[in-house]
Amino acid sequence: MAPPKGKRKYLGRRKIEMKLIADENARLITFSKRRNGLFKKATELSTLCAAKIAIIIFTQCNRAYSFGNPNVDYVTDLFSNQFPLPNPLSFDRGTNMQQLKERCDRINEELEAKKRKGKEIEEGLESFSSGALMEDLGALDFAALKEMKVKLERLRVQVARRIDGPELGSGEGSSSHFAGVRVSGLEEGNESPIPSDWLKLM
Amino acid sequence: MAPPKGKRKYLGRRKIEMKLIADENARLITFSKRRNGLFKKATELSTLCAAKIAIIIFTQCNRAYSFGNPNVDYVTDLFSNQFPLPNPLSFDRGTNMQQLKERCDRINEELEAKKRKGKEIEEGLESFSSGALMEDLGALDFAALKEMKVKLERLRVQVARRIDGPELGSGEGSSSHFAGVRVSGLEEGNESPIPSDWLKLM
DNA sequence: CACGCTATCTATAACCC
DNA sequence: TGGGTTATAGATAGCGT
Repeated sequence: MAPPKGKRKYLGRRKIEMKLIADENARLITFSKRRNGLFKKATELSTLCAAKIAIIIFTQCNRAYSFGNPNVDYVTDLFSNQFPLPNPLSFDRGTNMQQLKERCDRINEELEAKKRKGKEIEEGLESFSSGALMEDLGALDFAALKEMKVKLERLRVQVARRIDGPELGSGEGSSSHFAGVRVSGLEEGNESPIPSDWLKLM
Repeated sequence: MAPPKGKRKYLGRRKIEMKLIADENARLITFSKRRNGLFKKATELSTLCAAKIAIIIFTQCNRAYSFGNPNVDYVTDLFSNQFPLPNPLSFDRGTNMQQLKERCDRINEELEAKKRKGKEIEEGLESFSSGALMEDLGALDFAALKEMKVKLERLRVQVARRIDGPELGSGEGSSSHFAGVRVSGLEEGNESPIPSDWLKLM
């Protein structure tokens, strides 16, 4: 019973305040652990109660993780049938959560496929212009919007330059993107350029 | 201190097998408890790590539950009200709930019908990290760029409208909707047509 | 079902590798 | 980041109200 009081190699779990973890590194670790914990809980819940669960998580720097039981496509396919997405580049306003998820899935698949060709940027833009961002606009707060405004201004210039100006070597390069199964990329780290934001549930 | 050993009024938590709970009643109770637990975990995770989380749960009995950080119905209406949300802070909510409910029901039906298939899947939509977009648009082809140009133009207008445009109601009013990193999860019982944070359909 | 109560079981914060 | 370890905070099964 009496723990060897002389030397506790570890302090054991300690209570923490429920607020944003300031330390970047600690936050990263906590995120990773808790994310796994959350997914585990979801797994258990679905097992114990035969429930279908889907979870999507967007980190600060817009990295996304998701969990799906039985499987994301499952719910996703259903939706694509009911609300077909004609073109990833066409703006579709009737979007809802599942649809967005589906879109994400699709984009991911494309990413997977194209990754080999080393053209992740294009995919990124695809998702960018697929409407998700535009639709989520409403979820951004004022500050975020302002920041975004600046970013867009810049992006717009770049795009315009690309269209009107001469061809620029692209380069592209490392694609630290996911593998398909469990997402791994690091977490947080930088403030996200665009606070991106929320999806919709129903 | 010494608990009356003779008769423990309660047995305390006991380990349970990780499989479908046979007893329907017990299963229902467990579902309710664990669902709350899951949502709480999600709330904590989003708070601690500034993550946006969305969870959807379809129960066996055709019920859908969801959790969303920054707020669910806000985005819900955002979508339903068509893309450009006139006034994100004073939109009339509840309008589309019936529709959403129906949609949800339909999905549930099909889910039931097509149920089982399973396995979990994780998707990494890192493509959403628009940060990379800024880097190089080099790999884009003309068509994509042009299309994007249009999209950006639209987005830009939207952003501008949000910033300079009509003053949203009482300033930041219900900012709690997308204030910072989350919206209350558990506590907070609002009686708006639809619980703002937790949306329970049916 | 929600809420309360307990004794447990489980998730994890802090640290090490 | 991915794994372990320890000790503790937190979640919850089973039972009442």
